[in-house]
Amino acid sequence: MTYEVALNVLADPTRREVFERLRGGPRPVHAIAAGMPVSRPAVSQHLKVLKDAGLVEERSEGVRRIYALRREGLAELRDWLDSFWDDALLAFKIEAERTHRQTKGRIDE
Amino acid sequence: MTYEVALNVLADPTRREVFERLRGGPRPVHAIAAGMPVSRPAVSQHLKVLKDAGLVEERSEGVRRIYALRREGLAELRDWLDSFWDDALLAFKIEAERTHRQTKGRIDE
DNA sequence: CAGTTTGGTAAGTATTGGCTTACAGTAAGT
DNA sequence: ACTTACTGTAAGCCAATACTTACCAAACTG
Repeated sequence: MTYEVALNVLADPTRREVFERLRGGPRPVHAIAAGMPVSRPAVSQHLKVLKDAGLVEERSEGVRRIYALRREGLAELRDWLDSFWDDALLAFKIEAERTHRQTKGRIDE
Repeated sequence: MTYEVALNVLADPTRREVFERLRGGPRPVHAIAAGMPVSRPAVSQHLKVLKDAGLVEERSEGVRRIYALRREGLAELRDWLDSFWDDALLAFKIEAERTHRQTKGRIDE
């Protein structure tokens, strides 16, 4: 259900960069934004989107907002990808059975 | 490198739908487009994008273009996702070592 | 308390990209 | 040969969205 959200959210390059910068551990916004080609508010907006998608979590520490990776947010996307490999076998089985019975079963149209 | 492309390509809902419709096996364009909320040319355009991304392959059969899933196209994206779980362990190790040495090592700023 | 750091939000802009209609081309059927 | 089925491409339109600047609020610092 939400793998669609994760896909959409991670499709953006700079948002993905924000996400990747959290690999090394939790960081405050200004640290994430440092050295990025976009403004700090832009990073803030991306973090909001990432958070809403469950890909990131936030805690306050004084005036700082510390953002951290939420790997569970990637789980559904991962499962979705895996499902393609699963039904590769399934499709093969069905196809095999179909071919065995007759040569008429048109998949077309 | 191309996981970025896959991410971007699969982010679109209708394009993802096109992709999913190929799960059941190879199909001609008109079969894929049948019952979709968008026009047939739209589907054609999506198929082109999917093909360029290596997520789909095409063969001609008379006047028909038969499109089929290319699961290998998902491999890099899968690996990228996996890498997050890998370095979860790595980060934990580093964090553990850091904490052991001192309590000063600020990750901030 | 004044000034600085940190960061979220608003408003407005501009680019990206997905959609449609129209057209062209190729193969199959009659 | 004429028609029909199938599909890709072009041109143009429109909506989504990523970015900017400006602003405001809250918490440290001196």
